[in-house]
Amino acid sequence: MAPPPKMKDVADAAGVSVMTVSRAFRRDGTVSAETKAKILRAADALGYVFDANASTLRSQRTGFVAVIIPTIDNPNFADTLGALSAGLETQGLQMLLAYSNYNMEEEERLLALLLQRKPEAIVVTGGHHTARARRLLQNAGIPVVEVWDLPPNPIDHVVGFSNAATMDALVDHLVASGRRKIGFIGGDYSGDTRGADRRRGFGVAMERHGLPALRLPSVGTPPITMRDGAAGLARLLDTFPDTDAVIGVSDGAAFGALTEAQRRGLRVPDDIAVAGFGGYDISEMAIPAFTTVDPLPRAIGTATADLITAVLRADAPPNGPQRVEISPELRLRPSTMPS
Amino acid sequence: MAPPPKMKDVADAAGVSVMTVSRAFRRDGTVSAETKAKILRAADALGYVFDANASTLRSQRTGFVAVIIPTIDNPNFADTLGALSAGLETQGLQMLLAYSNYNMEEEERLLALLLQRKPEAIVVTGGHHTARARRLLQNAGIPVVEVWDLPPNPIDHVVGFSNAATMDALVDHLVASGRRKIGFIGGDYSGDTRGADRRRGFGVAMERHGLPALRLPSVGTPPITMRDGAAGLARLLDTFPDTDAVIGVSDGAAFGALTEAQRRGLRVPDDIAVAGFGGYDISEMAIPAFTTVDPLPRAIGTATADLITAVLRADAPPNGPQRVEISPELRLRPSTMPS
DNA sequence: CTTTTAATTGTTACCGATAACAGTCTCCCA
DNA sequence: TGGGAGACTGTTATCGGTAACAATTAAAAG
Repeated sequence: MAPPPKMKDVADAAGVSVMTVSRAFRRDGTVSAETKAKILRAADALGYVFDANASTLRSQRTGFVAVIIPTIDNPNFADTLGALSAGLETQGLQMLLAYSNYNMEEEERLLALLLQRKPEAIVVTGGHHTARARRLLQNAGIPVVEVWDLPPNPIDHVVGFSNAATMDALVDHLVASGRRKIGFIGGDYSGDTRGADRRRGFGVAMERHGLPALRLPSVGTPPITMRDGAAGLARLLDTFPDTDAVIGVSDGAAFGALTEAQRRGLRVPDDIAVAGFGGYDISEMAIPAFTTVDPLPRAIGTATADLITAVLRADAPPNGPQRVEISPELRLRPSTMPS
Repeated sequence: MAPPPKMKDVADAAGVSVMTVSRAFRRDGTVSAETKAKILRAADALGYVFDANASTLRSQRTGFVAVIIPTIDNPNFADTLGALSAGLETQGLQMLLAYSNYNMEEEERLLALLLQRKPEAIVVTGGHHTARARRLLQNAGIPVVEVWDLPPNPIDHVVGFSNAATMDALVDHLVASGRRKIGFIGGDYSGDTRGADRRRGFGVAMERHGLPALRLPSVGTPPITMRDGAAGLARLLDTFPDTDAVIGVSDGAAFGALTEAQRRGLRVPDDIAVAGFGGYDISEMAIPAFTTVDPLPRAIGTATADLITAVLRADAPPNGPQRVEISPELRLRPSTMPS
């Protein structure tokens, strides 16, 4: 097979210099329309494919944005990613994605690998990182965006919300509805700091109402499945049969708990109220539809893309680290409404 | 700020040549342990970050694998991606991901963009592509894997299953259970050829049993949501109140239909049987748990990663296009069982 | 008609690594 | 003790584009 054509071949075929071909491909307008058409025709005829890697080396612009998320197996992260990817795409930026599996050592390893690709910005989930990961991020010399959290000491930019605070409105609502014996079903938190923050926020909110936060079954390692949610409620009811409300760390867990309650013949919301977190489709479609906190994951993705776009602008970048706060929305549904 | 250190700086600091540093970073063993340690120490002290793009240009090995999927907003694709990414990662390959949104023109555009990064292999979803996309794939000179389908004229390698055939066992089961008036809830198929194949397979299977396949409400553009599934069943029952079974194009649609049936006071499975496709967690957790076809999306991802790994092996690549067939599993649940 | 300016194209050096090949040094054996 | 193999390190050219600047030509201004 003949080696694939390079820019030189296109230049020869079109009777111009390589530099002119280079310019024609960058549509910076400094090439006459006629010449450009001729070049593009020649390139097409040869089956030429522009080599972005070579371009990258000399121009020192890779067009990459590195993104590390815990898992794709979570509708919220998937939504954020979808919106982020779409937003970056319009700017000609390509996402480099990696999954940390809720493991901070893994995050550190992936970070080192991704930085070798010389991304122009990097997005990480949450504000907790290993010491070396923090150092790598700080020394990378590129914009860093921590998403899905509001870290007290952000590395650089932030787009997120307080996971702990989302529990405030939810607990207030349950208490106002007359619930007192409220449980929280979450997982083993070695890594899912956002889930841990929500549980902590739950405890704080309960304390504020003078209520004990003892009903905290732990149900395995994240990601927490629907089945984990069901098992969690089973465990909780075995220990505290008088539980009158339960919050799931995610809507998956909440749905599992909802069905477990129903399997046990409990009426929701009459015997037990159920609420979740995430705003998944299922929270609306379940019978009964259940109360949830929607963190607006698409808004996080869009805002992150916009922020990166703004920061990378050569002309007027915003000065200093930006902090974009997203306000999660409480969606009240029959599963927690007084009947 | 000082420019970031390059290999030359590390070489100077360690008192060796750049070539030796290059070798030390590739751990090909031809550098003495002592020298290597000295180099790695120097690199660490300088905060050196290996430049994979420069490496790429000279070695002509990018370590990229391009992947195009319709959407991430689908647990099945998410699972395939997770397994694929994990499998590639162990081989030092980095996934370049893009979403086509069920649009073939968009797929073509993304393909052209991704090829500029010179991936070493490319994974696309399904066997339907625009003419130019096919041409691009054929001329790319790299392994191509079409997944999630068994195209009649594959471009190169294939890892998938027959979407149409998945409906056979499902329809057989429903008919054997005494159902005759069976509906299929799907979407507008301009792009979701897998969903269209399943609907077609449904029609063929019905015909085989001498049954008409008229009950086919169409419910908007993919991805089909739970709400679409509910609306689909509503439409179906308004037109054909005697429908005694319904299949959702996905488990999301099926769950929506299941809840709509319950909202209307229909008993499942007594009044109407419900089945889906996808093997989502919810099919198992819903009340009643519903019958589904699990296409084993993780197996598709793993098999694809293994295939790419094998094909890229310099020593013993398999000869000719490979075809890996995954066998979806029918999971029978109470939603379709005779009561 | 000459000078200025803008538009367009070309020349040269270089981005930061690695392939290919050429040493140098050690060790071992006849 | 000579020479060959093996282990390790160095030199040179190069991957395929683009930045920076130079050159050419055409159009506009005086």
